[in-house]
Amino acid sequence: MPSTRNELDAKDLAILELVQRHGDWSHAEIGRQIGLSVSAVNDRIRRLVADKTITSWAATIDPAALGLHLLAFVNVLIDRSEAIPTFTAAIGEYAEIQECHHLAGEWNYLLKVRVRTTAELERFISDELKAKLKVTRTFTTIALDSIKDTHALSVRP
Amino acid sequence: MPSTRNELDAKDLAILELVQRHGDWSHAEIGRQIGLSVSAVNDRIRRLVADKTITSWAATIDPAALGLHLLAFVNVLIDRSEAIPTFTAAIGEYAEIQECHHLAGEWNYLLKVRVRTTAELERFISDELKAKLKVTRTFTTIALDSIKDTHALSVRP
DNA sequence: CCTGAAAGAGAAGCTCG
DNA sequence: CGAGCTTCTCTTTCAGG
Repeated sequence: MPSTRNELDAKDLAILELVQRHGDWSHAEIGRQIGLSVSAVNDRIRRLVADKTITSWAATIDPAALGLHLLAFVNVLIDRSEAIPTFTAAIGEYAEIQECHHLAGEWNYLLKVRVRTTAELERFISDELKAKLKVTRTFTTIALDSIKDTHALSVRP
Repeated sequence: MPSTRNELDAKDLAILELVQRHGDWSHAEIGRQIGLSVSAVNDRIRRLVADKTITSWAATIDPAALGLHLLAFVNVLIDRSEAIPTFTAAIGEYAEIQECHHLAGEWNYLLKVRVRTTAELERFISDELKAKLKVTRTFTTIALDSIKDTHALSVRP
């Protein structure tokens, strides 16, 4: 078995472009758009999933419908290096953390956090990040509005 | 038609929790997990979509499979207010921009950008953001690694 | 990559607890 | 309100060329 991933041809890219925006379209619909038979689309999608080029399928939910009206970006600094493994291991457990990226530069991590209220954000930062996870310092920025918020990637030849 | 959205009960939340992580599961499978019949699941999901509680379905693609090896967060400052409508209108056109949030604080916007190389990032910032979109100043941070990167939301009663 | 047949899932109807 | 059941339709899956 090849450890290198197969190259993606133009039709694979066209499929990826469609499914990342319309994960609910039938293979027939996709095939119609890009000029492929249903089973060809089926074969390709199956290969892309086996490849792990497609890693998952998901429904996108409106945060407001769940009362998650506050979006914040929290920069995190952790001074003591022994606190880092605990921190990275715990991130997955927090449903309010949508993203956690390890950064180059002044701060260690950038968190994208969704909560209901500022009180909840305050509690999350104080009790969870600082108290439990031994975060040294944080710098938080509130998002007023999201112009764009997708996971769709740039699909180009 | 009611403009107010219906309240979500515990089973709606359970469905949302499942479909935001497993958008490809059949209604039968979902029903099995939460103790509902296929048609009950069917009805509820349909209502959640009509509601716009579920806004879309999507396949998640591994950025590395598309050669998008560089993730950067670009803080944007726009001094001249007349440049803002052009900026916000153009954001949607750029496939390399995954997210654009309007911020409270020192910077106007935070962009989450995925490109192939640092050269591409440089070109994007200089030619697109600064030259075309009249961005005054930028501050860019590179992500070394993503501990977590999901759109799944905190689903709680 | 296609055709063609079989299995499976979703949608809509209904009746019954 | 949801379960259960039937029927129809569309989709997915799997031969085999």
